[in-house]
Amino acid sequence: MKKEQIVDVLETIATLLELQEENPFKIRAYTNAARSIEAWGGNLRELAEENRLQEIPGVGKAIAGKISELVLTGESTFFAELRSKFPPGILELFGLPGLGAKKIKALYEKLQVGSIADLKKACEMGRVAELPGFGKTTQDKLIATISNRAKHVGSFQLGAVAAEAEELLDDLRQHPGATQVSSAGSYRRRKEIVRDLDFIVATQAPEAITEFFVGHALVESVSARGATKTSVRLHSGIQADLRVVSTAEYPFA
DNA sequence: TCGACGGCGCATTTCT
DNA sequence: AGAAATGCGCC
DNA sequence: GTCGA
Repeated sequence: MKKEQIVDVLETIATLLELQEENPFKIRAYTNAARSIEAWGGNLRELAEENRLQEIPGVGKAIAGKISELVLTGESTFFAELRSKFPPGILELFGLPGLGAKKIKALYEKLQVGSIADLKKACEMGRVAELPGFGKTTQDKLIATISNRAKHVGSFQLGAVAAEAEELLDDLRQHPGATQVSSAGSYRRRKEIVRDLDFIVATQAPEAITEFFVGHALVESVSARGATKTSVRLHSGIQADLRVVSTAEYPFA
């Protein structure tokens, strides 16, 4: 697993620990470690193999162990278990202004709110205003925020997805079965806001390319898989479409 | 092995 | 009205 | 959880 992803896992761990009201210093320890690793130029895998992860400031025995597990296996038992205690969508809630760990915990425990969609429903039913610490003002504001936010759902700033797009492009080009690889759509046109990524690959081995694509490290989930077009969701949340065409018809795609 | 790890002020909202 | 809680930004 | 005394 790559450095950025590991940093992301550590940050997520910190967030989830907040939700279960862990020792604030422990929470900060994870945040610190994440920041520290981010700033670390070196190669994590090397460091892990030599058992020298603790040379990174803020990384001690416990976190070093989790990092090696992540580097080696791509998973962390601890993280998986922690994550399983909460619905996946609960992290979305931290993006809403005015909501922090305490409030989110209350929403989750008393109203089983586990996502922004859940929260919207709860607000519309007037349940949120019933909770201690919440009121009508808050409830209305949340509805407004969520509605406003919906306008931008599914769109991303170019800079936010460029790295993923380029990495995917590079890796596709590197695949022996791909004769031509290019991007299309709004990303190719470098529009400031992109809704999804489009890739076109010319190949004599469509099946292999598709397989490679859906199995790529950046891919979060596969939403549709067909002979000529495949759609996936990347870790950043953006949708990416892959079109595979025969080498002969590539110029027209 | 054991204590420290940042703290304060402001804004908003709710509680009493 | 004043106190308290929560979230947030700043030094 | 990590660091330093």
